[in-house]
Amino acid sequence: MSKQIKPTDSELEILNILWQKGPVTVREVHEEIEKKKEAGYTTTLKLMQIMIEKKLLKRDETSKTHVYQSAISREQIQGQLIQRMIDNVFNGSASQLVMQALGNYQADAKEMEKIKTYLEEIERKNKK
Amino acid sequence: MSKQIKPTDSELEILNILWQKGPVTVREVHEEIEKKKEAGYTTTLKLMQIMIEKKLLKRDETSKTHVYQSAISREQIQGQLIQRMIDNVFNGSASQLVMQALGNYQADAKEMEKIKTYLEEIERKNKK
DNA sequence: TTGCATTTACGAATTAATTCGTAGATTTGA
DNA sequence: TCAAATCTACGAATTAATTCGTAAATGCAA
Repeated sequence: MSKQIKPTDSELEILNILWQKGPVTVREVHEEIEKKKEAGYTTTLKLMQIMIEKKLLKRDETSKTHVYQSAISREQIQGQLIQRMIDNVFNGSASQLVMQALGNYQADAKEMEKIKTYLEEIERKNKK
Repeated sequence: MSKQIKPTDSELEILNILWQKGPVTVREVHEEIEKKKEAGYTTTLKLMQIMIEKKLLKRDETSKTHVYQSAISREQIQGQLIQRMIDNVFNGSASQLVMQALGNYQADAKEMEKIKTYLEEIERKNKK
């Protein structure tokens, strides 16, 4: 495996904003965070600075007001977290994770439809 | 929501052992952990004592050598962690999580088979 | 019995995450 | 221009997780 990335919940919150908005300033990230909870501006700043050190983020320092973006893709983190979860609480069984997820969400017909379509797609590919 | 449980990785390691072995002593848990990594006995003990405080574990103190077991089910933790993950990195979409998981594991034919069977089961139930 | 081994409880050191205040640089606008 | 506002950097306090040493109690075996 390449590098093991393990963002904290606070870091994930920031990554989500950056994935959604693209390159933005600390100010913009901070205002987004404040919609959900109390937070000091320098707290957000510090978090993002540490994330730079950890290589979770990149930034453009051309202007005084730096512009930040994620250094990793959402899919990369999703894959890693799913893998860790399968190892940690699903005894290494991916199907158990999928079944647990399906069990929790089969109420949602639209979600189920998407999954079924996707499964059929895989089916078709495998037959070729 | 009832209580928000968030075991650390160390705690999850212990929970896994207890889920697998049932009620056991610190010694037994510790020996299991040592198969995977260096660890001091009192470190394991302390972790388990703290998990008692957090209500993650229960213990029988009848004999001097206490016997521990998990206070929560594997399924309960699985459900909570999946939920948190969907909220944190899947934009609230369960189907995205399932698809990502399927994408990573469709190589494994046996796992895929289990999932397909399970999906068909849900199908059948939903039609009734 | 008596001493060795095991177990628990406890406290302290270490490390990492989180939070925020302050200082200094820079920009802005009245 | 120059004062207020904004931004970065930095350090320090706080909190939680992790690790382990030591002491006291208990059990066991010769």
